[in-house]
Amino acid sequence: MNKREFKNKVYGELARITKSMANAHRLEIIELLAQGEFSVEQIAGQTNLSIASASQHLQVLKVAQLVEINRQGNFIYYRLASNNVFKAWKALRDLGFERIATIEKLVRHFRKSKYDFETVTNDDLLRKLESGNVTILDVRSESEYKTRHIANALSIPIDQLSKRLKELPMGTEIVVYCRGPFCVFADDAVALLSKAGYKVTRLKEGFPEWQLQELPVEVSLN
Amino acid sequence: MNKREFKNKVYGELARITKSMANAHRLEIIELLAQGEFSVEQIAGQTNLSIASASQHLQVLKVAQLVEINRQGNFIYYRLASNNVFKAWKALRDLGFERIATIEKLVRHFRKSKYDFETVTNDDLLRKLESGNVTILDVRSESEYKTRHIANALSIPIDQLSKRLKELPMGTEIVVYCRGPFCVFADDAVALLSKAGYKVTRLKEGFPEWQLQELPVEVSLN
DNA sequence: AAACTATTCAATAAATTTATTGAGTAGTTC
DNA sequence: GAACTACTCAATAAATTTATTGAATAGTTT
Repeated sequence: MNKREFKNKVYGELARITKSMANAHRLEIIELLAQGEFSVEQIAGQTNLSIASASQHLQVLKVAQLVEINRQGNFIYYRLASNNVFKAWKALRDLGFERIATIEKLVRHFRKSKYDFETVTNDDLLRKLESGNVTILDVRSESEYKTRHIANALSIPIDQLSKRLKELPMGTEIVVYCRGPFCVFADDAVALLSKAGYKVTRLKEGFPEWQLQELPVEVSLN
Repeated sequence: MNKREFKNKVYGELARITKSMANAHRLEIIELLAQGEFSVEQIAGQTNLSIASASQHLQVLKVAQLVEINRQGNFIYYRLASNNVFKAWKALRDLGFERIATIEKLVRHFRKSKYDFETVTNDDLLRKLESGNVTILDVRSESEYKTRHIANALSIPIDQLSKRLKELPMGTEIVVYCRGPFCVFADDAVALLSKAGYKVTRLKEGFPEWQLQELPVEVSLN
């Protein structure tokens, strides 16, 4: 094997793995799976894909070894095969945010159109925690919260929030988070809580990014 | 714009930028440009592409805003548009190394077949530097060295190494580096110097990775 | 301005990727 | 074991990506 053959093979393999990520639906699936395990049906539902189409995309990711499965009866649960998959997705996302003005505009415009507010970085939240008097609110689904969440966060899934406002302490500032920077659950929560009179902001990114930075997390097993 | 439209647009943009990287030749070009600026002709030469083909791949990267140009007379020099491009490439490369056993096998096999030796990480090298008595050798081209190199490194391009051995101090350990983990110049240098009786190892990765870690670098302007 | 150089563009055919449809399969429930 | 559930597979057509070829363009030299 000469140098050129060696390079062709190495870059070829790396292109293969990159291609397996290079699709809008698959990127969305990867971001979803960063929260934990999901069945094909759940993945299809969350991403507005047909079952067959979701399954095919999952096969692509499986062949590339970016996801692994866990069969439980009829259901097959998919999860990311490693932390490096999320890291690669995050690197691409950061690159996109920086290089493609459209993306930041879209995000800002979509948020502004619902409610005009600031976001809080992980470091901001840590500082607020030190000075006390802040409530962290996880508005993802109960099962995502149970799998893993930011230490000391309360759990109220977004679709129950309007009916469970009394669970939130009125005196403190509230910081809401959900799946990541594109997750609109947190935006909806900020709009709702803000109208209800709370002092509230959203975390800029989401749970997976918090965890990646090795900041304190908790597990609630049942 | 509803949530689904928003997500489709955002993930669509991110998929566009990912697709622009999802090709063996373009990944190789990105790794090359991590060293500095190169003309189309140079890029084509380094990557074994025809001029037209290299140009077309560069257009893809340019449209995606991953590279920028610098025209000098007839020549057009390409460079990475931002550090985040290299970071994304590195994240994909690390992912590939971890998930695709083939890649590590290829790299190890290719090295072993030439000469059997260990590699040194950036941290290893820093420790060696503290305890003194180590010579750092840059075997990239002179222009790459001049653009930027590891602080205190000597420069002997690989194609001149056999004739310029006397420039290397005999008593010390030598650590060779080049463009990155797949760059075979450093392997060739280790083989050559080892045969000549030097105590020599190669840096595991290369110059761009050293720089990304914000370790000491130098510039030699002419 | 004619000749030249470095690069880009346009056109093509071959290969790959994609969504959709409906059939097939592994496991569970009755 | 028949009916059911969750998922995968196979086949297809449409769309996209790729390498190659040769013409076109922008800038330089004579």
